[in-house]
Formats: sequence, C-alpha cells, structure tokens
Amino acid sequence: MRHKYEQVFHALEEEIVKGKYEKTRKLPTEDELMKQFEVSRNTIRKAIEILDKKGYIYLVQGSGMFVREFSREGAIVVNNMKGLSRDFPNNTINSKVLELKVINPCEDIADKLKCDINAKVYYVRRIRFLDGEPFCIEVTYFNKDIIPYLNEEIVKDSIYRYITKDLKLNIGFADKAICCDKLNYEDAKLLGLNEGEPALIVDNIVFLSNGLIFDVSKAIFNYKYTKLITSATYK
Amino acid sequence: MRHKYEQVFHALEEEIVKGKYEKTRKLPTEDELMKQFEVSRNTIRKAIEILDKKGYIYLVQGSGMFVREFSREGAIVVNNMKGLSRDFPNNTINSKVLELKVINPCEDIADKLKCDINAKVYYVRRIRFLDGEPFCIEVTYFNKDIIPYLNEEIVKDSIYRYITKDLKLNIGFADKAICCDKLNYEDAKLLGLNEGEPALIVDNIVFLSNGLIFDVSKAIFNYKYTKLITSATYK
DNA sequence: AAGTGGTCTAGACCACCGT
DNA sequence: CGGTGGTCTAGACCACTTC
Repeated sequence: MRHKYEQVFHALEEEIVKGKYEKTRKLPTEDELMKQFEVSRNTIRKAIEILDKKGYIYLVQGSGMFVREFSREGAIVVNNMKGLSRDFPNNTINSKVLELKVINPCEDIADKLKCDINAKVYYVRRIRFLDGEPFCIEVTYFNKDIIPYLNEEIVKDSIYRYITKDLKLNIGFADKAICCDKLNYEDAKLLGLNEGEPALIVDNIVFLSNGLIFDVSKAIFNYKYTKLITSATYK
Repeated sequence: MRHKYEQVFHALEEEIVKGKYEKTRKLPTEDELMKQFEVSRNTIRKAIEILDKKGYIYLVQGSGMFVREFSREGAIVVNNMKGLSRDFPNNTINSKVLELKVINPCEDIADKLKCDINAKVYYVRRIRFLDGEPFCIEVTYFNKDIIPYLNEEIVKDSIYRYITKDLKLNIGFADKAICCDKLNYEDAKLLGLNEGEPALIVDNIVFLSNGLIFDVSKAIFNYKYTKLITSATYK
C-alpha cells in the first residue's frame, strides 16, 4: 500500500466489491479519478490496469470503464497465489500433514527445481479440507538451500506466511499446468472417492522474485468441489 | 502492429523465440532498448510489460530482465484466445460439424448470454481432431442478434476469423471456468474413450470489446492429450 | 557508488464512441 | 462534435542489486 497506484487500486476495488457501481456499472472517468485522488493520469491508469487484469472491469475506448459481473463464489482464481483462504472466505479450511521429511529429489523433481540430484529438499504431503470435506491433496518439494527449515507446525499452518514474513523471501511468480487424470487407489481413498474417478490436477513451479525456484508442487483436487476460474483477452 | 510498443514487443518476442538470449538469458537494459528502437522509456516498458504478462520474461528490480524457460510444447495457453492452431503449430487440426441450428436458448444459456429466452441463438456442436485423434468436443451458443448468419462452411473453418474479418466485430475478453467430470456415453464415444472416464471441461463466456456477450461455449477435452498452462503472480 | 528497474508527473496528440 | 480512453514523450526521483 505504499505506492499511490496501489492506494487508488485498493480504494476502487473496495468500492466495486461493496457494490458502489452496481446500478450504472460505470466507473468515473480518468479525469474525475485524477481529481478525486489528486494523482497524475498515468497513476490512475496503472491502478485501472490492475483492476482490468484482475477481471474487475473492462475498458471501452471512447466510452468508459465498466464493472464486470463475474461470480468468484466457490471458485479458485487460478492466477492468484494468495491461497485457498482467499478463494473461500466463507468456508473453513483445514490441513492435515501426511508426510514431512528431507529427501534427495528424484531426477524429475531435481530437474524442475533446477537443483542437483544430491541436494536436499523438503518433501511435504498434505490433505486439505473444505468445511470438513476432503478437498485437495498437495505434494510439495522445497529447495532446502532456500527454505532451510520446516516443521509440522509451520506446514500445518500457512507455509507462505512463514516464507514471506519469517524468512523474508519475496515470492514472484509461478508456472501452472492443469490437467486431469484418473485417481489411484490411495489418493481416491483420501479424497473419499473411488479409484479411477476423475481428478483435477494442477502442477506448479514457484519462483522467487529474483527468478530462483524454491517450490515444485502438485495439487490433486476433488473434482466434485473444484472449479478454477481465469480470464482471457483477445489482444 | 501499428503502435510502436507493439513493434518493440514483436521484435523482442521474435528474438526470444529464436533463442537470441539463450546463453545469457538477460535482455538489454531499458536504456539500451530505448536507443535501439528510438522510442521513449514508457514505450519500452509497455512492450516489456506484455512480454512479462505473456510469461516470456521476468523482471528483477535493480538487476535486469531475464528470459524464462517455459515449455509451451503440446500445451494450451489458457489465457490466449487465438485458437488451437496457435497452441499446436506443428500439428494438424481438423474439425467436424456435428450439429448446427437456430434454437431458443434454455434458461441457463439465456442467462449466461444475457439474452431473452425467446431470442434466437445459433447452436453449434463440433468435434476437433489433433493429428487425426479426437481431441475436443465443443458446444457453442452464439447470440443471433450479434452473429446474424452462420453456415457449415464458416463453422467448419475458423469462426473467429469470420467474426473479426467479415463481420468486423471486435472480440474483447472471456471468462473461463475449468473443471473436470466423468464422460457420458455419447461424448466418450466421440472421443474414443469409455463412459465414466475423466474429461477436462472448459466453460467460456466470450465478450466483444464493448462488453456485449456473443458466445457461450463448453469444450470437453480428451484428458489424455490435454494440458492447460498459465502463469500466476504473487503481487 | 554505479547500474538498473519502479514510481510519478505534466503535457501532447490520436482513435473511438455516442449524440 | 464533445467526451473518453489509448499512445507517446521527456524528465525527475526512488528502491533494489551488484560490486
């Protein structure tokens, strides 16, 4: 929140979420926003750009800026990295740690983590519950050179909070691959489903803001409760 | 290509794709690019921003701009709307039209298309083949007020080319929802799979750049060949 | 301290939408 | 035509990385 464009973005986001523009669906013009926030046009446009990128609004040249109605209810915003609690603010999310240990990575993981096959990595396997229902199995490998210490307490809670707040690392971006497959016996049992039923799978490679890879993970979602949303632009 | 930032973007994109920065992985500095292209810093930054958004590069403040290695091979870039031929430039893509007719929309579709239940819509059902293998079943509803005429010739070819080039409509953006489910008997048969096997499903609501909805569609992918990719940012 | 990207400003002109 | 967003410039200063 320390930059002007962030302040403008957050102010407008809040107004939109609270329904201020529900009737007209039209935002004030750039000119009006410049006067209202007492910043330059580029600063307004930077805030607007974020609102657009996040799918809150769309822009029509020569006409104006309009609020999109786009229900995020019960869906996971796939381009976010803020965690499930952001996507399900009205639901209870629990985690149970199934495994936590330091291992040598297999070839595939070493390749993805861009680390040596003799390096040490944390292996974490968790299951997450949405309002008590088994929702997702998450298998994560952390590069131990970057994340030197983990315990069950941290892993059960929010790993990302630990990484950003305690280790003071800056998370940057992630590559995601989405596919689907048949559940194996073990995963099916954990999710309360049957072997061979569908699973929505998201593979992640997560980078620090300096480009180092610190985390490779696979999330296996219960297909009955999972909807991922995103938006695309033609240009 | 009529804007300077587009020219800069395309030039840099081509250089990256052709592997010019493969060794160092570092792009020239903004200052160097300004001199090279003889444009202002903001224009360079606009081009850079697009490269970043598309996942070609990542930016490190105080350090530089670096090429990401991110294999798009055999994957569908989910935030693109350029069609499968962009995602599979080295494969043959065919379509077969299964159904094409004008109907009244059911309540659900009318709601999504934001049209009246008594309005007319085109209903199109196609199957698409990747190198001869059944790859995807696509069911699309077009608002006939916006797309007044369609025939099998157009639908078999590229609908979007017709819409943009012939009808001169501007496609803007799309909301996408990704989920997975069990195949029903009929879809399974078309895809060469068995009933109950997994299917990756993408629901789309497509908007013109003025915000009007012209197309609601559902794509049912053969899970054996389908990987969707995207990237996420933490900020 | 030097290099490099990030934020911010002020102002000009263009392109498109609606009346 | 006036209103509104889109592109582009020139320049100042800040923040972070690297040495």
